[in-house]
Amino acid sequence: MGMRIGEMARRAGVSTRALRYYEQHGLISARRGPNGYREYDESQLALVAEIRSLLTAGFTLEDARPFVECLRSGNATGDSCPESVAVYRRKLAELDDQIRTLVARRAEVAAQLAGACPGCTVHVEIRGRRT
Amino acid sequence: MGMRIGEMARRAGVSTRALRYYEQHGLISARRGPNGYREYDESQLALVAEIRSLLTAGFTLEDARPFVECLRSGNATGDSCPESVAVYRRKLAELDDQIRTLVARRAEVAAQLAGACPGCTVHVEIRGRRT
DNA sequence: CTTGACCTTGACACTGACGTCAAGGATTAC
DNA sequence: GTAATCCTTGACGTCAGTGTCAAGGTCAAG
Repeated sequence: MGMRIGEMARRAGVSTRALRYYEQHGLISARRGPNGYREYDESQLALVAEIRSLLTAGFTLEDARPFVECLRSGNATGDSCPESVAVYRRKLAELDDQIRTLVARRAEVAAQLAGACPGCTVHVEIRGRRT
Repeated sequence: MGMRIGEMARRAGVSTRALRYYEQHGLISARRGPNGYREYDESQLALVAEIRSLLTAGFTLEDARPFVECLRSGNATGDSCPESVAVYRRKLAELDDQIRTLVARRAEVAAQLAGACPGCTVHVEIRGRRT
């Protein structure tokens, strides 16, 4: 019932380095065997899965913390807690900000390009709209 | 006709550190006085202005290089050279990529939020379209 | 007994554009 | 003369999440 870090890493699809890093930042934990080796159980696997899912979705490790704590406190999903939902909302606002910034920046660059290279008309497709 | 780094920095609106950094990376240059002090003339001021403009627009220092060289070779604007235009195009493609990524990510986060918090409908305004 | 696979902690490398401090020389103002 | 300000180079810190190496302990198979 206890796996060591190598197996955990394989099963979770992450590096052992990543697991130690998550632990160092208090997101996961592990018992220690008499030899000092980390021993993990299945529950930690779910936590790591949650972390990976969030990281690949653009969240930071800090963002992942409330989700992990939500899972640890017995909830079925990491986003069953208000703190997690708050992170969703904050992230959504951040994304909207970033998108607005990039869209504005794109317009500027396109304008510069048009000015520097008349005839270099640029077309782009964003959500079914031609620009 | 020659100003030192402090005055140059004030006039260009950048730090002396930034000027040394640009020089270190070969983007600007300066004569040296007998005491070892850098001495700048007006032409360098234009280069720094170009660099700042590009950096604040989201370009990297490397991106700025062709623009600076374009100016140095006597052109009225930094984007009068094909290399600069190529950078514009590449940047445009990068921005489109990033925007697409962020928009997709936003949709995922919004979906998660909707699932985790029914009734938390989120509205956003992107270019006159309500979502 | 030895090889080899696994584990441990610690610590440097990376990316970019600087900020900031250190230690020292030059210049200017009074 | 001396304090204040300016200049020089060099080098570490920042942010994030690892990759990677170092130096060593542990353990099962042969």
